[in-house]
Amino acid sequence: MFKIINGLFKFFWREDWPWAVIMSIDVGAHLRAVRQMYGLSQRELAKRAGVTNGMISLIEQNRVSPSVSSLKKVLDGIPMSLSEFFTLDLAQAPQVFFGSDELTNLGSDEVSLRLVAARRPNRAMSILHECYAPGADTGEEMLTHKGEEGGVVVRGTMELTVGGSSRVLQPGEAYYFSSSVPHRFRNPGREECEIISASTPPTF
Amino acid sequence: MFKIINGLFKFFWREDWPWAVIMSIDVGAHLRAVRQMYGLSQRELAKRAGVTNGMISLIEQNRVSPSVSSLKKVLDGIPMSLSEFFTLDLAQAPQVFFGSDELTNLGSDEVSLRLVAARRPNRAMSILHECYAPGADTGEEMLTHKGEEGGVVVRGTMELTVGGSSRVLQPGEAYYFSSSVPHRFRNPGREECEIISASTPPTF
DNA sequence: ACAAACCGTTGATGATTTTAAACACCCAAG
DNA sequence: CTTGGGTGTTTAAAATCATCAACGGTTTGT
Repeated sequence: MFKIINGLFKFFWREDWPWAVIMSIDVGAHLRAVRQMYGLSQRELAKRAGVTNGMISLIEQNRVSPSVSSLKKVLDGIPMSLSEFFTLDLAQAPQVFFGSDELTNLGSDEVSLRLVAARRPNRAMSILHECYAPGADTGEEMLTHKGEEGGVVVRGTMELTVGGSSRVLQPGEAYYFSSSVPHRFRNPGREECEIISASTPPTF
Repeated sequence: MFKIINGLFKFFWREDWPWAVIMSIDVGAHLRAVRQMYGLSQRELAKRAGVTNGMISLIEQNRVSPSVSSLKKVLDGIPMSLSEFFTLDLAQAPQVFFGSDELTNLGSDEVSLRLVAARRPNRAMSILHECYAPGADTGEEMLTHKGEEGGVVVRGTMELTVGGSSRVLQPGEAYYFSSSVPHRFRNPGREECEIISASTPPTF
């Protein structure tokens, strides 16, 4: 039995009363897990956070969706930032990846991209081993996406243009920028250019 | 003129009525910036998100602190995740780093660590250029910290132990794991070992 | 100049959250 | 057994949020 209120599913679990808000991120379960991880009771956290214990109970049951300021107050009592709270992946199982078996090749003729740990779900980063043929170029229409990226040139040279600035990087040199700024990679040399890069959130 | 209500500062800006909630994260300004970055009007975003334009106006003025579910609805209209929203650092979006001038050396005799874009505040990742002398070892007491890390071996060989598993990585091979699992790096070879790694959230 | 269409803001009203104060349960100490 | 302190939960009342429908301002096209 459910009802749509406020654009979200709300489930009745008993006919006489309460319902639960279901979001893609389960704030309630998340908060409960974090609180218990820190060994705090609802009352203790409430006291630290300056809210009532009842409210924490209601939030953890998903009976209400707290305001951002309330959630912030609660998290301050842990303490944990909003960013950490929403970024934290609860079920992230300990998972290891070794070797070359999961290095997936993605690139074209001119650019070869090997993605580290390609099959790992919900990675926090993309780590790439990139090889650019001489003259290879990501194109004039510049790349733009969310997140941040950086890397180190291992071999060869790379001309990197970000926003207004442009520079030719030598082996051992590195770069880092916000990916939302339009950018372009070009191999200006006669040699192949090899780069190891990382980007977050994952692009691939 | 201000008053403390609900544990937050609320400023009166006219004696007859409205006030603003001030939080350490300025949700209002943040939302406005993000919305404009995507070239959306309040009404257009409201329509996509299934909320009223007035509400977006109030949120952007910090006249109200939206519930998490409301904020999620609004961000879905952009679209952007809650995690991204709170992680995004507005002030330092367009910032580029090139070259070798900001490669800070951190390591010891046996291990040299060069951190990319060391002076950039609030990085989302640490990218490191690491060199391990023959026999170098991060020690038996294993490393444990939050986040995820991965990397690629560029030169030499590296024995990596994560949890129960252990493996010697050759040049071109890579690794990726959750940093909370105890881990250890050791260079078993006679040659120096060079690695480029990334970790998030930043360890350095 | 005027209307039409857009923008962001506002006030009154209805809906939801938050509080304060119980309630029910469990466990250890007296 | 009873008391006191610890859980998490629930309720009605107070506070806050979200909506609807206006409002004033700017831009666009006729």
